[in-house]
Amino acid sequence: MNLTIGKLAKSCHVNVETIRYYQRIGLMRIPESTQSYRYYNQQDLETLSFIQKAKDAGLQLNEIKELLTLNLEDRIQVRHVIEQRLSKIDERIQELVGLKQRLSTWLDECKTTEDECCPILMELKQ
Amino acid sequence: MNLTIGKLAKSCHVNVETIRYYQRIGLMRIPESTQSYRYYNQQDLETLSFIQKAKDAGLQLNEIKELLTLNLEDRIQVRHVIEQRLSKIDERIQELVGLKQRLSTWLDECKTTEDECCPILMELKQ
DNA sequence: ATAAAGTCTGTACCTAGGTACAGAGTCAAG
DNA sequence: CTTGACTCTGTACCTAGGTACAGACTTTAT
Repeated sequence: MNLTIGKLAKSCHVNVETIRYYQRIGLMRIPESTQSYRYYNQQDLETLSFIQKAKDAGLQLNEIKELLTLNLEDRIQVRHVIEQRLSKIDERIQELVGLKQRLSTWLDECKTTEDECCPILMELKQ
Repeated sequence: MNLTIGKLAKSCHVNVETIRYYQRIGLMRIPESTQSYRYYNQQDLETLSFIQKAKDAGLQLNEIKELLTLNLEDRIQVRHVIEQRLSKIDERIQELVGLKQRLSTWLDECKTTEDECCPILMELKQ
């Protein structure tokens, strides 16, 4: 299987520039070319598809880069990467829930107050 | 009250460069100076403090910019800004919860499988 | 044989929210 | 009156994950 970068991109529904970007940051190899165009094989297609799936699961490119170096037996390390991401996600959810509560409280106050003045701006200006 | 930019920054525990940035994006005014240094007043201090509080509540700078143009009577508009932010936050929480579930499932599978091979990598490579 | 389409290289730009720094000028304390 | 601290202006840089484009070259289709 010999694909030019455009065909590879099309087959994974990504932009050509995205592949070049992945190459720049070391996420994908740059095939050496005897001719002037580069040709990509099955392995490259699988790598790109792996990246897409992992991104879709919320992993970041540096984490994906790490996963790409691991083998099927490296279960501890794989788990470690996922656990780290999971705890970052949890942290972020907690932050957002906190913000949500604060803003919801403000809105409630705004809906129930007798005051003419906006209690939200009052709070912010206090 | 006459503050130089450094004093203003210190009194709100922000970087001088941050104030200059807020000026660049039109969030804070640039006082006209007869002399060559600019001087800031109580109003500027209140604006900066408003920005800090609003940021702390999770609002974004463009939203804060809008709030700064509103008056205490403009309750509908204020509410609108907050509601928009709130729905963005909700959306993001939903996304993150989805990712969390996916990754958690993967981890669970990894912990319970009999297989030698990492089921997470298997999934990603499939 | 020629035109259209694709590729390569390098660089700039985008969001959001800043941070950093150089070079020139200014202000204030001793 | 000097020196150190501060300010001003302008520009570049940072993260993360790309996108865009110019100019030169190559390949493919007609």
